[in-house]
Amino acid sequence: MNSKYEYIYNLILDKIRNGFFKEGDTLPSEYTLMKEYNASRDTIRKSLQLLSNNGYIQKSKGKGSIIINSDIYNFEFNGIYSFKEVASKIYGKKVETIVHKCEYIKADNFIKKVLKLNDNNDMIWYIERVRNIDNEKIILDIDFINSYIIKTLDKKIVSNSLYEYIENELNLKISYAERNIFCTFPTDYERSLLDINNYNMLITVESKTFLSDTRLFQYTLSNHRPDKFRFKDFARRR
Amino acid sequence: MNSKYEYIYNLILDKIRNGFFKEGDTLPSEYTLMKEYNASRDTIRKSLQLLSNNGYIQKSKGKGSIIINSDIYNFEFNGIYSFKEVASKIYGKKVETIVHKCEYIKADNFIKKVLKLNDNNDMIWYIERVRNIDNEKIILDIDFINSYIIKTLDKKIVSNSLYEYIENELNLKISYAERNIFCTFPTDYERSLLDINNYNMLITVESKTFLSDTRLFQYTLSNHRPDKFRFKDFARRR
DNA sequence: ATGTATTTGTACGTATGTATG
DNA sequence: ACATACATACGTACAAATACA
Repeated sequence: MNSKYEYIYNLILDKIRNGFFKEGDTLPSEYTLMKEYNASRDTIRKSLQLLSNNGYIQKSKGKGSIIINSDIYNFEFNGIYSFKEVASKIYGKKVETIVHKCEYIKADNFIKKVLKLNDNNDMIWYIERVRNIDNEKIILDIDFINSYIIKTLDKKIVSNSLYEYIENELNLKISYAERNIFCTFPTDYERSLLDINNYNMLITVESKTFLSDTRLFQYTLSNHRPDKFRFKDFARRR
Repeated sequence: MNSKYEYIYNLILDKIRNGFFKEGDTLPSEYTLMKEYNASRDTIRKSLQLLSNNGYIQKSKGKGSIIINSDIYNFEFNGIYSFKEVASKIYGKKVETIVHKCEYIKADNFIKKVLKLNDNNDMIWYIERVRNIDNEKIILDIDFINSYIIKTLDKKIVSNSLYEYIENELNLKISYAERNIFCTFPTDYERSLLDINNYNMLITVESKTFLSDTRLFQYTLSNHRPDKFRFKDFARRR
C-alpha cells in the first residue's frame, strides 16, 4: 500500500529496528509526530495503532507511547508468510524446497467439505513439499488447493513460491488465515520423507487461507519435526 | 470499557453470535449503522475495525463487510485468558486445579534475567499448578511472579484465579503477552505430576505477561500433554 | 496536596479517492 | 455512466490519565 499512515508506520518501524528508538524509550508525542511528518493527528494515530497491534509499542493515556519490542525477528510469525518469506530471514542456514508431488486430482470427501467443493466441481491441486534446512528434511508441507481459483500450477511455481505466483502473476489478494496447531503421529510415508530421527511425534500447523473476497483457496497441513518447531505470538488482553 | 464504539462492537458481535448475522451475510453499510446506532462514521468504523481484527468480518472497498466467522469458541485463544476463563467455556467436562506449590523464594539466575530482577531484589513467587480435565492430569503450569509487583499470594488465590486477583483485588491492568510454543521432553518430576501415559514429549507454551505500564510481572511455562493440546489463531497478511 | 500543562482517548464533521456492481 | 460502500486524510472539541512545578 502507499497510504500516508502506512508510510509513516514504516518510517517509525525502521527507527525501532535500527536502534534509533530503543526498548523503554518514549516515542515523540502525537503532536510532535504531526509536525515531523506533516500529517494530521488522525493519520499519526493510525500509524501508531499499527505499531501497537503488531506489538512494537504500548500506548498509555497521559504518558505516551513506549517501545516494548525492537526484536527484528518478531515479525516472522505474527501474520501470514510463505515459507520463502520466512526462509529469507533465517540467516546462516542453507534452506531449500523439494517438491515431491504437484498433481491435479479429484478431492476426497474430507477435502471436498473443507474447501466447500461440490460433486461436479471437485478437482484440486495436491502438493507435497519437503523443506530442507541445513541438509535436514525438517518440514513436510501438504497443500490442497481449489483448482477453480488457482487454475494453473506446476512444480516450478511451487518450488519457488506459491504466494508470489498468486499475488504477482494472478493478481489475487491473500488476506487472512485460520490456523490450528496440534500434535500428530507420523505415518510411515511421512517418516520416509523426513529426517525424523527417533522422534515419534510431529507438530502440525493446519491452515485455511482466504482471499480478500472471502474465498477459501488453500488448505495446508504443515508437519514439523518437534525439535525444530517454534511458534511466536503477540497477544493483547481485551 | 464503556466507550461508544466498544458498546456498538459488542452489540454487533452479539448479533453474529446469536445467528442474526450469519457467515456470508453482508453487514448493513457504515452509513446505515450510523443511523441505527446514532453514531458518527468514525465511531462505527472503530467498531468494525475491532470485528475485523478479531476475525469476525472481512471488509471490502465498494462491497461491504462480510461475516466470515460466527464460531462462538473462536475467542478462546485469540487473546490472553486465564485458565479459569478458558475452562468456563469447556462444556461437559469436569475441570479442576490442583495447587502443588505456592512459595516465596529466591530466583535463580535464569529467572532473574527473564524477570529483569537485580541481586538485591530477587524474590519471586513460584507456583506449580496441575490442571485436571475429566479426572486426568493434563496440564502443568509453572509460574514465576515478580514479588515486588504482586506482593501477596497464597494457595487459595492461585487455586481460584490469579488474574481475577490481580485485576479485581490489586486493580492492576494486564495488557499484553509474548508467547512462544515449542516441544520439550518431560522430566521425571513432570512425569510424576501428570497423567502422561506413554507420551514422551510435552508441548510448552512459554509466556511473558505484562501490565499496561509495560512491567513484566509473570513468566509462565504451561506444559501440555500432546494429545490434548490445541492452539487456534487468526492472522491477517500485511 | 494542588493546579497546570502535556499526552492520549473518544466522538463528531467534511471532503475526496477508489473499488464494486 | 452512475450510485453505493469502504478508505484515507484533513479538521475541531472535549474527556481522562499522567507528569511536574
